[in-house]
Amino acid sequence: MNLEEVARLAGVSRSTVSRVVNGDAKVSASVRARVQDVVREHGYHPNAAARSLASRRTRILGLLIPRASGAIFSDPFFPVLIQGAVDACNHADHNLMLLMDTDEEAPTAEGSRLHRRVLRGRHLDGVAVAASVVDDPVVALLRKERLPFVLIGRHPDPAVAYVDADNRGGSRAAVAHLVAHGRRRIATIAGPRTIRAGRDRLDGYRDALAAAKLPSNPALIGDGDFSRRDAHRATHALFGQPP
Amino acid sequence: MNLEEVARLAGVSRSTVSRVVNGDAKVSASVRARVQDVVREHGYHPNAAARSLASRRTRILGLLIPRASGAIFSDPFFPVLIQGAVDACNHADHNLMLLMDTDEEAPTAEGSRLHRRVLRGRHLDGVAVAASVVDDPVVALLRKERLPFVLIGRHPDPAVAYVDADNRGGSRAAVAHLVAHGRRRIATIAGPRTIRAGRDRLDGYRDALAAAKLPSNPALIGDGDFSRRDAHRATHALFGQPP
DNA sequence: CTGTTAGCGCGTTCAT
DNA sequence: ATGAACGCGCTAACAG
Repeated sequence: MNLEEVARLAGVSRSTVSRVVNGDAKVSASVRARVQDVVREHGYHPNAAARSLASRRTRILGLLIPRASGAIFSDPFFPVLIQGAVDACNHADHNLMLLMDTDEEAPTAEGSRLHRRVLRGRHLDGVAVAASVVDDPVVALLRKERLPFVLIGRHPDPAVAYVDADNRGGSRAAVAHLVAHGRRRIATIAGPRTIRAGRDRLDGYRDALAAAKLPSNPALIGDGDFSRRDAHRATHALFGQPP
Repeated sequence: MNLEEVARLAGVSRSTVSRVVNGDAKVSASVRARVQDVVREHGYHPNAAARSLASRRTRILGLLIPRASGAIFSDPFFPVLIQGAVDACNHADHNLMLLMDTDEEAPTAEGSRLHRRVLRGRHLDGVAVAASVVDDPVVALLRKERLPFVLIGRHPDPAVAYVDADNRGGSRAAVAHLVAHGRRRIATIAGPRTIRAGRDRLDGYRDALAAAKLPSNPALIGDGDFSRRDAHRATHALFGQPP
């Protein structure tokens, strides 16, 4: 069942059916109704590939998760991220393609599968990149392919679009809240300094302490890697501190 | 840059280029080399949509995760599942589309987005279904669409393909191992009986006890829901038992 | 082994 | 408002 058949059954041209299917306004009510009946009755649905070929859009968005962040298994952030991406795609009537490099190959190399098949094949309308590493080379690649993209997590280059939580501000607000409640000995468990979010939150913590004229005690800064395990360990260590 | 251009530059026909690109053996070595040079030099890569339209294959596989299993966030199984699916797709030079229903709509209804756009649009070559619920109605849907699919987790109907761990056998082997080491008082923390895996593993436990002629003591069977929390609680409860 | 010829199913001018 | 005609880029018979 394709456009052609629907057109025949409805006694109109393919163009008209296409217009109805795509919600084009320039179709008389009667014709529209007739076409819609046929569509419904025969369960017609446009073929995605043909549509993509003609329209030059795939209605597929990519979510690129660097394998490097092997944290996919431990960090509870990823399931949430994935779920959110899928939801957003659903709402926009798009589909989500999950892109992760497989260990063996350099993910950003010119010849990588990702690069070859997905990016060059124009398989995607755009891609969101869960950039773990600052200055990920994938950025250059995406630019060269002229594929619209957005980074998840701040990026130094002001020209690249990104979305991120306000890590520093949030951290600062949390600590300020404790200060406002009279606390004066406030600890934090900081993430790796190699990761932006880790640095930013620690900065926010320090911001708030400084604003409250509280001393910054290194002994009150625990270390973690965003995992439960580390958080657990660091918490115990902190509580083991002398008061 | 498309087949046509490559053909022109290499002084051959489109078909020949297509053959080279698709690894068809019936091309002379010299011509093949010439074509490959042009391809590499100009960074040609076949357009996915056009290819799909002509070949009637998308090289996209779906991974359907029912939202119902809200466990996506807590159950560490899902990240592993997703990762595994992506890896398998990568190896087979396919891509993975992630399918999850969004809360608001009945996932299996005829008019659901999933059904309309993805299944009927022939967007996928096949789909793997992380079936949580026994007798998921999505099975009927997939059958009707004649879309190849495989369930992740056992299914009652022998006609549907599924992959699963050998829960019963694995459990039996684990317990038998303890028995072989002289243990005679063996406990288990069983999953929900409503879930196949839970029942199967408990059955395996009982199998092994029976085979060893050991009594089955209900007090040694803890309850859990596959979560860390429950496992922790149940373990404490078991250790609290009188010896 | 290579080229020619048809489509694949749809979007999109351009006339009417 | 509707239809005719063309093109999207590629695969797949079919000849030769």
